[in-house]
Amino acid sequence: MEIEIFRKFLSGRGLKLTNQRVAVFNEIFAFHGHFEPERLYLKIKDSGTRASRASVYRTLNLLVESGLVEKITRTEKGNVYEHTYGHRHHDHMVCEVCDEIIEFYSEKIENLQDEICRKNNFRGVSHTLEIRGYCGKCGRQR
Amino acid sequence: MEIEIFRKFLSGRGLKLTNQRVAVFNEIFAFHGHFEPERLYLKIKDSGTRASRASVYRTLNLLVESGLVEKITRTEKGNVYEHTYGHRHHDHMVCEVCDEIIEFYSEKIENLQDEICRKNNFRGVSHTLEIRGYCGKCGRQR
DNA sequence: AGTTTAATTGAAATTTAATCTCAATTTCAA
DNA sequence: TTGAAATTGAGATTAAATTTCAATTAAACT
Repeated sequence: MEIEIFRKFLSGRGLKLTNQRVAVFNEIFAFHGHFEPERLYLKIKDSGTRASRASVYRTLNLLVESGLVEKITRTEKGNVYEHTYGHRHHDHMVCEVCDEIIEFYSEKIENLQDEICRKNNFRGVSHTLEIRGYCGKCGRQR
Repeated sequence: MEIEIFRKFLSGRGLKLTNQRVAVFNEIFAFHGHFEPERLYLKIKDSGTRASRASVYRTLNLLVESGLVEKITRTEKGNVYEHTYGHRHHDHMVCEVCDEIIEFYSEKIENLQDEICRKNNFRGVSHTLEIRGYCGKCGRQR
């Protein structure tokens, strides 16, 4: 169970697994996809559990540090996260017309990035590659 | 002159080329590299010109719309911009500790992206590739 | 050159995501 | 069960960016 990883991470730091942290964890892992902190907070609230915004934000940061959750991108409306446990990393193509998101993965691009990091004495931890343009359907209509 | 492009962009929209807009423009194009709105505001202030923060932010947005300036990344301390006129496209590595930005360009990665777009029947228009991690200096200190 | 009209400006207020404060509460190891 | 240390929540705070609106300014037109 993924929660065991979180529990270990916490105890390794002398931190405690509280009800609020469990609630945040469960809500994140019950869902598959991207989410924003505010929506997460509201979902937890709807589910009946009591967890303040402060706790949601604090737990989110812990989950990122533990590696179970990733900060995907920063938009003008705030950060976007997704849980990463058991999911292979991927990148996105976004259609500027219909907002369709196509996921893709390229081993070759990953390797080239590693190579570039090495060359620049940079330790890459994460990356975002987003290609914007027109999907097949929308491109045809122009 | 680049300012002519800006002037045309403005008049095409029924907007005016004011002293403040010229000041913002000049400060940005006098410099080569990345900048944050607040530092830009302070530099303009130091140069003796009078332009409020509001005007700096407003002009910055116009310059982005005109294509002369690009918003290259969002850090927790705010947005980072660079002027793009006459610069070849490149991507960025951002240090999560000190926010240092390293530019890089890879023909191979560009080509692989084109290939992936073709495979997915997607017409790519632009892309952002940002690698986040630790620069040489900050990586060593951990 | 002067007039007109709509755009622009600046100072301060506002917005919004995210963090911080601190007294009260909860966890968990002993 | 107890007690030290971590955690919580409500509200305050922070900081980047935007908005408001009365006063000012650019520039098109006489």
